[in-house]
Amino acid sequence: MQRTRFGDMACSIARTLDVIGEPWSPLILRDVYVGIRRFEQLQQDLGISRKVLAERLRWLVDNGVLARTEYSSRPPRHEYTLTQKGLELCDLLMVMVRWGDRWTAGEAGPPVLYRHHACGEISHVELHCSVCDRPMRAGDVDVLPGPGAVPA
Amino acid sequence: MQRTRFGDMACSIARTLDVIGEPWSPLILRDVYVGIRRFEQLQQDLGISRKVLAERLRWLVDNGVLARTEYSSRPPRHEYTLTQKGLELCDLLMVMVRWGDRWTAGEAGPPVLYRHHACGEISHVELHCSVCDRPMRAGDVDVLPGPGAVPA
DNA sequence: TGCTAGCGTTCCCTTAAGGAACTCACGAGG
DNA sequence: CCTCGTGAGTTCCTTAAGGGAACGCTAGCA
Repeated sequence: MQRTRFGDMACSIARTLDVIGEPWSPLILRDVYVGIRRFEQLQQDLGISRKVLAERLRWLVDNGVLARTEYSSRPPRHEYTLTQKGLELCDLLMVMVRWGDRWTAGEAGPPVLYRHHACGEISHVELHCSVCDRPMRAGDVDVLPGPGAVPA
Repeated sequence: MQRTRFGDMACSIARTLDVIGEPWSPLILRDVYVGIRRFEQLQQDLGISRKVLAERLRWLVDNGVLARTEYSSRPPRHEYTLTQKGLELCDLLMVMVRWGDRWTAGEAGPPVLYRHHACGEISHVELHCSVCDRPMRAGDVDVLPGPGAVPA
């Protein structure tokens, strides 16, 4: 398919997509996040082709999102766990869940709920400003060129 | 490629991916968000194939993320704008930017900056709990089955 | 010795992405 | 009137990626 490489673009969205933009990657991440860590389990839970699963896992490990660790040496068995980099990607999943819950969940309601450790309540994520702590959504900002922008 | 349909899964992540999970879709959304609204401009800015661009735009319009509006009737000319549903998807882009800035920007620094209207400062998004307002990251929650979950 | 589990790899088929060329409607210029 | 240019797609061909099934490998176990 000779797909265009997103990783070289001067855009953090494109570079993030380069890491988890392939089909299945976010769902693999979700599964590892909720504790499905082994190849066989992942394949069955997702219904993904084994070939593609192997490719994706290798890519995610190579990119430092997952770590492949041995949980038994004889016989050699491995499982996949989140790195810090991968755990922070799961923040992204929470925001996807929020949007999906609002716009695609329909009658049945959200498939999963989050209970916040700090307050013990069922809740969801909201976006706040790192400086003033007030809500900060896509409509609440100006977009300006940063130091890593390419000169026009 | 006979790709698996994500839209039917009982998972808000999968259902969100069904809408913007194809390659290019998030970048199209980004462009429309920053004011690139016309077919020709999008094609040039992204370097995307015209065929794929047409497909993606149709899909995004059909799914209510973008609206196709006529800005000139003779000759007929159209532009694409964000719906409310689409604007809320841009929240997701902001979180992607945050992760990409942290983990992929490197030496040069972030390609774009956000200035928050409310405080006027350059800042970035952080995830907070909708109930207690304190930070809420992927590691700060328990995941529980919700009403829309499929019975195991 | 054969069975089974866990993890992949190989092979083939179909479909989607890239790219260039083509279409169509319209306005402008000569 | 004829031609050119522009915006917005569409068509066609090539190539590569996803799906699925079968195969391989290692090792514990009966």
